[in-house]
Amino acid sequence: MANAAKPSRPKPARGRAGAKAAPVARSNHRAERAAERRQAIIEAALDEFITRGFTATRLDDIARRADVAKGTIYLHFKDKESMFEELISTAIVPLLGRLVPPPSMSGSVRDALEAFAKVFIQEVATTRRGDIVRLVVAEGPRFPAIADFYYREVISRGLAAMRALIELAIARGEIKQPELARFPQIVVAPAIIAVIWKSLFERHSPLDATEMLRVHLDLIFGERRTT
Amino acid sequence: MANAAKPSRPKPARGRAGAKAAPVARSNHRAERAAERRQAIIEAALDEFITRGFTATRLDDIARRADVAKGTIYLHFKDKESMFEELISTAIVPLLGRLVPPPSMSGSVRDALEAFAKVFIQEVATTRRGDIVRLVVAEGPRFPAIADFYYREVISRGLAAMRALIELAIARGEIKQPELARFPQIVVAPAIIAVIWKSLFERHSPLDATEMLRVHLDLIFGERRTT
Amino acid sequence: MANAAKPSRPKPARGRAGAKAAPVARSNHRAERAAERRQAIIEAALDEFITRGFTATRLDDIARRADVAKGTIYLHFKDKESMFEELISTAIVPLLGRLVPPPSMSGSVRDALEAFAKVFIQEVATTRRGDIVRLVVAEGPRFPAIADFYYREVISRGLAAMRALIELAIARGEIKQPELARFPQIVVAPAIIAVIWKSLFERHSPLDATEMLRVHLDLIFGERRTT
Amino acid sequence: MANAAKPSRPKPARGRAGAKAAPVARSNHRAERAAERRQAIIEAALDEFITRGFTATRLDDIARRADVAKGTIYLHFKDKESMFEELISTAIVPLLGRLVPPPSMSGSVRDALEAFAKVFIQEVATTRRGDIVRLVVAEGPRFPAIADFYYREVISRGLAAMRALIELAIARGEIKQPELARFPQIVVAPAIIAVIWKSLFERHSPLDATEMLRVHLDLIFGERRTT
DNA sequence: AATGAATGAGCCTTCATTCAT
DNA sequence: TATGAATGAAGGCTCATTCAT
Repeated sequence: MANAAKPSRPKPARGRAGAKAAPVARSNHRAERAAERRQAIIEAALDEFITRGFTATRLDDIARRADVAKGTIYLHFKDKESMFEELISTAIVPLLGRLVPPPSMSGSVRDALEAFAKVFIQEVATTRRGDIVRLVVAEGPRFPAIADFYYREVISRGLAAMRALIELAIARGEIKQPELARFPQIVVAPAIIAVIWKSLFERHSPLDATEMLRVHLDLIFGERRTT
Repeated sequence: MANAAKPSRPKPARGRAGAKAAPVARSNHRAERAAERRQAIIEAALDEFITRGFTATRLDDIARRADVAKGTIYLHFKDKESMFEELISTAIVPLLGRLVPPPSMSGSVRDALEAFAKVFIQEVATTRRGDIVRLVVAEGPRFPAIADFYYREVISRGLAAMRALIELAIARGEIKQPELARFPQIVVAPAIIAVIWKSLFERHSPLDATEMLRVHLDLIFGERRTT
Repeated sequence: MANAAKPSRPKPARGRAGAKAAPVARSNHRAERAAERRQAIIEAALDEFITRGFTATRLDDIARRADVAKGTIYLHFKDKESMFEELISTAIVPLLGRLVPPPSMSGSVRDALEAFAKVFIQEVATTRRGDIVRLVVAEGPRFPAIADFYYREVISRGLAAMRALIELAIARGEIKQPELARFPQIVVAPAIIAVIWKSLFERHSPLDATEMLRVHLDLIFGERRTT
Repeated sequence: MANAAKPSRPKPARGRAGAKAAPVARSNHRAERAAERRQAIIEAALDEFITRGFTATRLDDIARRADVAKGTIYLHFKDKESMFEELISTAIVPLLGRLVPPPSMSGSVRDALEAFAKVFIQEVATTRRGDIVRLVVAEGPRFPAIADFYYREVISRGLAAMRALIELAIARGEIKQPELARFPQIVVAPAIIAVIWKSLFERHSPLDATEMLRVHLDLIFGERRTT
């Protein structure tokens, strides 16, 4: 019995065939290795999504870039869509705490915003996170979950904190224009523009984001500072 | 996050049900009819590209929306890619003249910028053209030709005109901060932000773009105006 | 503009590449050709489904067997599942009229059943239709729509007609056992068994279905007929 | 037809939630534990194969249902195919002895067949074994080894025994129709039909198999018995 | 010029099988 | 012995592009 006539289809020798190049680190435990793989997938996927956008990104490329098999991706993510959403969400979150300064700080509001600008340029505008901002703008309308998440976790919080800062500055007399508190977007706008500029036009005309943000703060605070 | 709304394709469900409706106007010449078809394709394609982005847009949908056969598209455009590039370019050009105010105008610069803001909100921020801005941000990195075109035809011209305005305002004493001329982006930033906001967050929190731009101009010109 | 930098991915020259072997019949109209193709797909799909069952059948194989491209199948059927259901349903229907004899016939009931048996053996047991019966048995539980359809269109109708015949035969005195009318399945059972036998065991031990059905009718009608 | 119930996979949702429950009996020897596992795999695999058929069954589901790891299956079976064949064979064998009554029995043949029918309904038609019959019908053509095995071990033996019974009945005058001995299939047919009916149509129209088999025996033995 | 049926390469996802632990 | 993470070859389905009509 055992060795029955094959149901006609030639079996193409499934399973691991060619054993990747010898594993680099030999000492890790299973869990560590898995975490490393997951991280590699996340990095690779972010890069691909940033480069091509959601639809044009191929899981094949992600797998190749992460140096894992295509199936491995599905051990970590349900499908392409949830991977995208999860990635886009989690990529910004760890940064939130650092970007929003505690509203009850000792120094001047201007100093706080200078610090914010510095962190933003260092951690967002000049890194892959900036491209993620662009990606959110690009894919947001087709991924309501992403737009929702961003509004809830990033935008509304960020603007609320910014508004609190502005109101503090108004109360202290640092800012003369009380209506600014109604549109904290105005304070953030150049920072966002800087991020988009870097993605699209930097090679046509480099932008000194630090200077631009300083000039913008000068405008808001009505003074002139030199770098 | 997990359970995101699928970016599923709604069936366009367009008018024409069965047989092609008898040609409306029989008097047109061949060339006119062709031009009409081409225009229909352009409109349809723009809508689809805006809704789905380049890769996710299907020529089938464009054809259905334009009420032409799929093959007809190829009588007017080489392929999907060149259609996209051509579209994105031509869609903005007719607007350029109106947006850039003549630098040698009689009234105050502030008035000129108020006028600019008004036109921008009416013609860009609240229309499909605003979505095209977002589309450029979304697809620019993958379509260097588009980024190039935009930088050359829109951005550099627009910023140059804006810089000229700023310098004029500085010379006239309307603007106190001479460094602003180095970064005309600052003046435009809230307008761009308004466009992006409308696409992504309008339903979470409506933005009064007119007011925001007025407050921004108040900031720049150091005065307070009421609507 | 037109000739933009490719978005990096090499385009693999889509569309019809190798033009099938010269079309056999050149004179057909489009609709005819389409109908032919559809028929070819149906034939091929039936063969494949019969040979492998639903899950193990590959659309690739169906396409190859039908000599069409894989995509062509989707011009005629929504997906594999609906193709399967549609096929299985429609394959038997055209035969129903011939299998169910009009209950008000002139000759004896035995003659009617002999005729039924003859048609059944010629048109079902020894043709692909017999395999479809087996396929229904095989896949029915996983395709409720198919079991439903078969019960409604084939089984209930067939058994009702059979019951009518039995009752007629009882009334006429041809059949002595009145309880038989409660279980028309008994009359049909050997015919079904014949079909299954041919699929599974014919090569182990050929079955003379005609003889078997005659003996069965002898049993039911209590007489002995010779072939 | 169109809108068929998807043969979607219900999540098995089995007991064991997290960590492996502490071994119930600690006294077993290694070999016993292994035999238990093997038995669990067999039970689970049978259930899955019956529910989905060979190709659509996933080893993952078998493993989960058997509460073993996927790899463990391969310690007991060479691959999916041999597991299937081995299962199907061994599942019926233990039943064979009970189904075939000793040909030299004291009572009437009719009594023997009544007893057979009773056992068949109790042990086959209304249990998982009945589904195995359907499984053999379904997968037999693609697994010649299974068809072979069944013909050799079940069909030919069963029919031979049945033929012996019939001949005995003829010799004793219990059965009047000598030709019945040529087609013992006729005697078994309604039993098989009952099994198939239960799988496919029971919910459309319940079948009283016991009654049907009694009526059938009445037909064969030319008498009328009441339940 | 216009059509739309046909094509087939490509992509997401699944799952039998392997093997390091 | 048992595990289950990892693999990668399919397979169902899509859609840009072609071309006979």
